[in-house]
Formats: sequence, structure tokens, C-alpha cells
Amino acid sequence: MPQPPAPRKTPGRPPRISREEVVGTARRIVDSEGVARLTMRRLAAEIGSTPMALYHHVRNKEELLVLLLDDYAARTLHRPGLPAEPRERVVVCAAAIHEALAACPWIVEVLTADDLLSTSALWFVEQIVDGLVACGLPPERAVHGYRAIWYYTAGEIVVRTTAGRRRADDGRPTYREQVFDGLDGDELPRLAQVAGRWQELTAEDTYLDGLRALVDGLLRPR
Amino acid sequence: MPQPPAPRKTPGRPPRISREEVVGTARRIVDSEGVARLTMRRLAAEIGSTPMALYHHVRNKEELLVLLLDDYAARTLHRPGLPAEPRERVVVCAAAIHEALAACPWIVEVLTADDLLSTSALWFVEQIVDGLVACGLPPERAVHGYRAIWYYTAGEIVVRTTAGRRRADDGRPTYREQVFDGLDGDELPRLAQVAGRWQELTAEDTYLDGLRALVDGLLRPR
DNA sequence: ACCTGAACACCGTTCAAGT
DNA sequence: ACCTGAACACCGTTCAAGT
Repeated sequence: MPQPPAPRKTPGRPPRISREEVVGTARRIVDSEGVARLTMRRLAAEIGSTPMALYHHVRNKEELLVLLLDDYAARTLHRPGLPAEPRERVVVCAAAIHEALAACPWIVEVLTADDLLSTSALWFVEQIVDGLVACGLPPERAVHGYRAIWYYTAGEIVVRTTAGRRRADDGRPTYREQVFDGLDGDELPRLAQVAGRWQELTAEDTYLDGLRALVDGLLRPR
Repeated sequence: MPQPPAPRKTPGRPPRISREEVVGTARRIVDSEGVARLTMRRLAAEIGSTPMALYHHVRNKEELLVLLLDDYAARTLHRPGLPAEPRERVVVCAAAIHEALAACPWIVEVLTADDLLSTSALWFVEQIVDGLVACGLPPERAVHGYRAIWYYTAGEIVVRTTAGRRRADDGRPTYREQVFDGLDGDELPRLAQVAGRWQELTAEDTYLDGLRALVDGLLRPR
């Protein structure tokens, strides 16, 4: 095994804060007050340092957010037991990713950073792609299938958390409510029919139903 | 028809700028320089006024963004011809929404405002719900089906545009590239197998394939 | 009624200097 | 090598006053 570079004696001023401390403190702020409150200045104050000291440990705020997501994924993304049926493996792994993200609404800001969340999520991606291949998809189609599942999952999180944020803002009627109140039942009969129940219907958690539909659709004979 | 309230004579100082002018100018800034450059101060400067004058025409920046999305939807969301086959109607309408959004990457910031984009999009939602009902789904399941389609569509836009934004930033290897370079082929064989083609595979536009899979899945016999 | 100026309470980041 | 202080170039929004 290659050794880490031997620590030079007094290579300069000894560090007062570490990258781990920066990320850990950022996590505490985010958990207790939300991402909006995480600023470089606030973080520096919390850590008892200056904004600029942080830039010795992270490249910039964006890197800090990615590190935060990584840290979160490593701590909360636990590998589920894998069912024997490959289709069920796909569903279980997608649902595990979804569950971890849903518990962590601030993630939305960083979620779309790239097409995979973090190294900790790779195992889940592997299981999903492998499950789709085991069900008969060629590898390329399996990757595309994984992407479709990721779009659906990310979209569900983004839409649901932002809608929730909006609702919490104030008591005024939402844009949606205004729209439904002025609905033309002649031109839009189906929407008029469900207008009264829209709120209730869309508040239901139907992630799993949609996921199963998508997976079944991806694996349908063509 | 109810008349609009009669304009009082000299009800005060005559307006120098209008809400339409505010939204129109905001649109020009966003189209030419991106959402990031749309600030209340910049907008006021562009309009030849002061930041505070804007607050007489829009409640705040968030309302401005929603108005912008509305304006955009009204101008670019054109109703397609409807195929006879209801399943195909669903696909065509979802694809039309997707196409309008994809041409307008700044939308991501506002996209998740609520579960429907704007009044102009209601017709599309109606067609999708109606198409699903015509295929045999009960109204509640049709609404849930619409939601699943919306999650998938919004997710595709959000993930794709943010990934593109990231890529354009600089020439350094992306987080994803780093991750794939250090991939353990024993633990993650499927990912190792496609690692070299991941970029190419995920760059392909497979929105329609995934959409058809999802719609087929939603309509499968159960 | 509508607009202005000044101010409040912030941002992320750079630069030059200190230890 | 690591940290500090001061500064740069911004934000959205409120308040009190002017026309």
C-alpha cells in the first residue's frame, strides 16, 4: 500500500481548522437552520474563524455543497438487502435513494450537480443497471433506464420539496389555488372534475407507484 | 360583461413604467444574459428607473420570476394537433411541455414553483389527464399518472440543464469523471463495463423513450 | 399614485499582509 | 502553510420623503 506523504516537520503554520471541521459545521447549520442560512460568513463565524480561512479548505461554496452532499450520502444511504427478483432489486435501490433524499430537503440545491450523487451512491446505481440487464436489457438500454429512473426520482424530490417550501411561506392562496378557482369547466372538464381534490390527490405519496410503472414500462416487451 | 373600473381623473402621479414593461425587460435580460444576471437593480437600470420603482409593479423578485415563466409559457407553448389514439395524446402533450421547457434552461429556477407551470399549461394537463382516463384509468389514478409524468419531465430538464451548466464552467474533470476513473471493477462490474461510454450514453436525448416507457407502465393491466 | 435616495443588512471572493 | 483585515463588487428590500 502506498503511504501518504510523510508529514514534513513544521511545514509552516499549523492548521487551526480542518476540512472535516468545515464540512461538519456546515452540516450542523444546514440541519438546524436550512441551506439558505449556510453562508461562508456565517460558517466562519460558527467555526470561530474568518470567511477567508475557509477558502484554504474548500475551493468555493459550490465545492462545499458537493462535499456536504457526499457527507450526507455516506452517513444516511444504507444498502438494503437485495431481493432475488432483479426487477425488485431495481425498485428497492431506487426507493432507497429516494428515501434518503426525501429526508433531506436542502439537497435540492445540490442534487442536480451531476448525474450521480456521490461515490456512496455508486453501489445503488450498479444494482439498478445490473438489475435491468438481468431482466434482459442490453447494457446501453440499462443505462438509459437508470437515467429515466433518476429523472423521475430527482423530479419527485425537487417538485415536492419546492411545493412544500412555497406552501409554508405564508397563508395566502397559492398560485395553483388561484388557477383552479378560475377554471373553465367547459374547456377543461377533467381538471374541473378533480379541482376540489387536486390538493389532496397530489399530496399523496405515489412515488413507489410511479416508480413501479416506470420500471415495468422500461422492461416491457417491445 | 363587467367593465373594468373607470379610470379616475388624475388619481395621482401618472405611471412612468408598467408591469408589462418590467416583465418584458426582464425577459430580454434573461434571454440575452441568463437568469443569474437578472437582479432588481440591473433590471431597474435597464429600464431607466430605480430598484424601488419595480416594487410598485411586482410584489418581489419571486413574483417577477413567476410572471416571467407565465409570459414565456404563453408565448412558446403551442397546442399540438391531437392524435386520435388517447395514449398518443398523452405522449404528444407531455413532449410539447418538455420541448418548451428544454428550449429555456433558465426556467429551472422557477420550474418547481408549483405543480403546474402556468395557466397556459392547463390545456396540456387537461389533455394528459383526459388521455389517461380515456385509456381506462379512474380519474384519481389519471391525476397521479400526470404527476408521475411531470416528475419525470421536470427531473429531465433540471438534471440535464444543471449538468450542462456545470460542464461549461471550466475544463477541469467533472466530479463524475473523477469517480469513474477510480472505479472498482470487482465491486461495480456493470459500471466499470460502461464507464468509458457513460458520458456518451447519458448525453443522448432519451426523453421520449423514457416517457413512452412511463406511459405504457402507467397504463399496463394490473 | 407613483417614484426617488439613502440606508439596512447582507452576500461570495480577491488581495496583500501577517505569523 | 495557514490565517487575518480590509476591500471589491455586488445583492433584495424597507423606510421616509418628494412630486
